[in-house]
Amino acid sequence: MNSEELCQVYRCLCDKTRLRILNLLSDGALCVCHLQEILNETQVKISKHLAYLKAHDLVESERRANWMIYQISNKTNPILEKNLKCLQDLVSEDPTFKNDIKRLHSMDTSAACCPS
Amino acid sequence: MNSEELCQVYRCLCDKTRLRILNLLSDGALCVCHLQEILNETQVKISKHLAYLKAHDLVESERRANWMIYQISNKTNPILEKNLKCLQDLVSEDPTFKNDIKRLHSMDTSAACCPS
DNA sequence: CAGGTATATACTTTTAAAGGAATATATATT
DNA sequence: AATATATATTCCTTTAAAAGTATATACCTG
Repeated sequence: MNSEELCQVYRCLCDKTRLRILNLLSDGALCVCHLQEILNETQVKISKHLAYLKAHDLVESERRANWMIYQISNKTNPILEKNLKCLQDLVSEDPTFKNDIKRLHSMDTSAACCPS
Repeated sequence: MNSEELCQVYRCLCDKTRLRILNLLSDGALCVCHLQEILNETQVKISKHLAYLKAHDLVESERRANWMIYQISNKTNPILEKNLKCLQDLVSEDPTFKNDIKRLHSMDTSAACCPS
């Protein structure tokens, strides 16, 4: 990793919606519609932020029938990993992150799009 | 620290010039003219990035005669601290960071603006 | 293949911030 | 007071990216 790539990771991290997405994906893979529901944001907005994260290798996606399942990238990235850990530490402090996780855990995971 | 503040830290970190400045300041306090010399950038550019970092509490400044001495903020900020540590780990890998530190260490520190 | 659902892309407007040129401010020196 | 040095600020132009609207694509079901 060089300084340019490092900057790019921070550019990915400096948007609240993307941080919320990464926080949720840290808990496990999710489809777009579930992210959309938990964050209560439009489909376009979620989709575009996911595209941005994917374009810079922070997440990867996989199609399952109609749904696209997103997860944190498997490429090792120490900077990302450390900052995701920081995020986790903040969950108990920050109302938005905390509430997102709460909604995630109370969500019905029996839908076809849910990772088994 | 909440999610908004977290985003703001990342916004501070997502510019290469600011990362270079933070990398150098991690080694100790520096005046503007020395940063300018090491980074080989214009005075305005350095000055504006320092103002940005200061506005968001990542650095603090102190006047010494004609010079302004900047240093990493004393306010505890776990996110910043962890990422500055990441930066240090990258110094050996990244040519820009490495060279900046090299130039810093080879610099004449007998000038009036240099912290004693 | 027609229709529905989930997701992505294209186009547009708006906003934050980067960088340069010129100027202002603060301090020191004479 | 006049001048020099170091730094900050203002004004301007340009660029990246955020967000919305509309449309396209991919897959499934009948």
